Amino acid sequence: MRHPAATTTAAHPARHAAPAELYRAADYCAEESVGYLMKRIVVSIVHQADKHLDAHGLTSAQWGPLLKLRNSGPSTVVELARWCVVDAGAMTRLLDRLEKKGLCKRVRSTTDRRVVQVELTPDGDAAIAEVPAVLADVLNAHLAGFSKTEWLALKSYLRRMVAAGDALREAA
Amino acid sequence: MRHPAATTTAAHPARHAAPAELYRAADYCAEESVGYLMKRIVVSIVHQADKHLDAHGLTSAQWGPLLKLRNSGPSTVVELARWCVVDAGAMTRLLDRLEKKGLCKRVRSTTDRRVVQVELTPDGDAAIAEVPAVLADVLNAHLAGFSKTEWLALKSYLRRMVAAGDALREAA
DNA sequence: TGACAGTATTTGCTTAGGCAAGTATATTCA
DNA sequence: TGAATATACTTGCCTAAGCAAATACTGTCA
Repeated sequence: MRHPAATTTAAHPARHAAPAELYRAADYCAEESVGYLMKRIVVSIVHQADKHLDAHGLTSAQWGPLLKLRNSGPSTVVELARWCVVDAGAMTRLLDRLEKKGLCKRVRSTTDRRVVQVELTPDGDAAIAEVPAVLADVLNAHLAGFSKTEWLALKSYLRRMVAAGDALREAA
Repeated sequence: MRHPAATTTAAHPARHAAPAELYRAADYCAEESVGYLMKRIVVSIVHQADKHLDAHGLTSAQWGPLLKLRNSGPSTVVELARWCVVDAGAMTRLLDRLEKKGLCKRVRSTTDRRVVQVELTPDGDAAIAEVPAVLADVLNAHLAGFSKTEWLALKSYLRRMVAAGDALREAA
């Protein structure tokens, strides 16, 4: 990782772009780090969304899987974990809490008895109903002053970084 | 929050830009959300950094305050918490763990006996030494293919979003 | 001075995440 | 078939975060 460019040789042509040379150890400054800036933004977004949603009894971790279930229908534990970018063990316990609240239920698959299909209950559907509106508002507030063009450019940059991160994990 | 534009009236002129209208509840899709994309990126960066740093016995949460101490010198618990974007209580316990490992130490201030100055120990300084290089590499890897111009544009967007988030919190 | 508000830190309680090990089931292939 | 392998999920153990209450100290103002 310290010298990843060295892995791009004639024998092993890069399937992906070479790492950038934008940051250097010597003058590293966290305030200039896109990671640090993004962390601040994500925390701010989650915090604002939480503030408007805890009246509904949902925590920041909990509306993730519910939203996925609402948008894509029943899903497995692994799918939910991957989508929420968390560990499968964490998702199991998160679902325990949601099931205890009666917001979702687990149904053991009959075709593959290893898998558990998770689905929304009517209460879960009601609990998640307001979330998209709150998230839209919170995101719009954080994008105050952004033109549509800037927003599209930003999303494009972010998608490239997501892809670069995925490529790193695949390479391992 | 649902209708924040309504707060910008002649009587209360906006001190900050009005929220954007880029997301709407009806067609909200997480994959298009800059928040969701950023979360994926942050998790990926932290995960990669962790992978290269756990040989040094540091967890992702732990190099945060150490880095701040290294770059800015001794600091208080509140300053470290704010900089790391975490709760003060969480920072107290994080410092407990770091102190137990001998990487930092607390010194009660003599001028204001409420505050605790946290400083790096020689072991802490050694532990943090490699971190900037690893972070620079991980960030560069996630920015594969980015030109310097694109990088600057991205940072500019992110800083505007950080400012918008700060403005939201101040307004509360 | 003395009440009072404000700040710094800590602690208790809860939710939550990562990792590794364990269990149950499915698939592959000799 | 049957052993090896892979996958889905769960559980145990630890670190970690948020929030609210408690404690200790500082500064202000009547």
